[in-house]
Amino acid sequence: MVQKARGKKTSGSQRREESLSREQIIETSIELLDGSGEGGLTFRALSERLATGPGAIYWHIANKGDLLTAACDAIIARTMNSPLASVTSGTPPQTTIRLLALAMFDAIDAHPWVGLALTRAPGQSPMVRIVERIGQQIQALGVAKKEHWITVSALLNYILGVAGRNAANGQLARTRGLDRADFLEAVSTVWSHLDPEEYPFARSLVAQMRAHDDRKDFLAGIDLILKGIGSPRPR
Amino acid sequence: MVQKARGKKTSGSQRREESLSREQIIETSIELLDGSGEGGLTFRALSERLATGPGAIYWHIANKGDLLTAACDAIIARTMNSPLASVTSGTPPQTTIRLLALAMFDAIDAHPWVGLALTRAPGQSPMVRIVERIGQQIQALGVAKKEHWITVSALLNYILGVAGRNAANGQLARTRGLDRADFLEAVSTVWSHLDPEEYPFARSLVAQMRAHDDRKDFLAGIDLILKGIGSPRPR
DNA sequence: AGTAACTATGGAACGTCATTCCATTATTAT
DNA sequence: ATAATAATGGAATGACGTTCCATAGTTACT
Repeated sequence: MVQKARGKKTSGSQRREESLSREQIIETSIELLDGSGEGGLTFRALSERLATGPGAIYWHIANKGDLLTAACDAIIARTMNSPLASVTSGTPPQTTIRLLALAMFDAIDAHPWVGLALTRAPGQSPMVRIVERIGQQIQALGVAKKEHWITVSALLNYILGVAGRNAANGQLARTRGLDRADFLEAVSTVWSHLDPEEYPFARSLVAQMRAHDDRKDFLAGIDLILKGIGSPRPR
Repeated sequence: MVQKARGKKTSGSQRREESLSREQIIETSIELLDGSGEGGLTFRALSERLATGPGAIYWHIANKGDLLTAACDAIIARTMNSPLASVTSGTPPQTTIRLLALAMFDAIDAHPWVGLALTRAPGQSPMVRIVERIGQQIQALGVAKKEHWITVSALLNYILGVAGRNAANGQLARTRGLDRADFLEAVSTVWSHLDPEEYPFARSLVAQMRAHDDRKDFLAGIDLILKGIGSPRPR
């Protein structure tokens, strides 16, 4: 993102030296989203950072949804490619699925807005990437063809659920200026004051909620589903 | 003297006969959301339907997020209570969980915006209701206390994932003026034209995607997780 | 009955946002 | 050279959430 200023004749209007590109816009959008959350991506902020006007951006991008999906796709593309480095032909599919899932978790943790973006772009490019990578492993597991769809869907829905929840937590914590521990403590306190008659279970969960590890629990859920997949026969 | 012409009233005021109430506002919000999707809930539309101004609404409600959460909570409260009618003391927990899950699916299907609202209000009232109902059944299943949190989380994340996806599908279909079948057909077509080298699995999934039944597949995922919970030991 | 304090209302105004429009400039093709 | 096209940037538009405030009904107290 080097912007060199070559002294050309400029009077009246200062047109940029190096032209905008879709990639540059997407990269800057990611910076904004990472820096200020889902609310940080505005055409104003984007215009300012890119030293241009909104009109110029619209020449390269259809609308804000398109932009968000593109930013999300950039993250997912990196995420779905990187963990495969350590995978050899001898790696069991379960292990690869765990690797992919953890890579997704870490990506969402680093870029919470991806959770939001994923649910806004059903059936689009980011989703296809995830389906493909996970699906190949489902296939390698020897799952019957007939059950490919529901198996991938189950894993995908679970992952998207976590993604959405993380995005929401991050967003809420940000708006209230809390870090993760403060936020967890706040929710725990509210839950521990629930009516014991009506919400005995929720109350009993507070201790575990205070102590839990998001990443570990995420993997535990994946394992639960994998175990379900591996079990001999349904019903 | 300079006087701002602001809030000046000149004629006899037409004050409403029956006063506003929080419940009335929430009920009207649900109507708007059901009728026009997540974008349909605006303070302007709400003001108009209630024959009042935005200021009056803000007397009863903190902000739009509060309103959305409250509307969501109203739906979830009904949803979590109704299916328990057919449950007796002899009903196996798995059956009850299936009932609850299906009730959630149907609620989300009828009010797609609930999916969005749920992820925006982590740890709040709607979520507590769901956790409590499902958790009690987890307990009845005899799951070890230590694993209560991750077990409930897994089911919850899966359900939220489906909720979010349905919300997104409904939203997208609405903005493009498509019904479910058209939307599915559109996505299928795009997927069937993917690069065979790069996306063999996604392509192979198209037939199942075209024919699938959301509700059935949702339940299949629940069963997968239940099977995982019931399995003797991890790995 | 009179009045002060509080509750509630409705509409105008404010600032921000995504998006559109358009005059203008660089680049390419003829 | 000239016409056509690609690209730019800023001004204008309209919708939104929210705030502000004059006012009207209601209650509590003398």
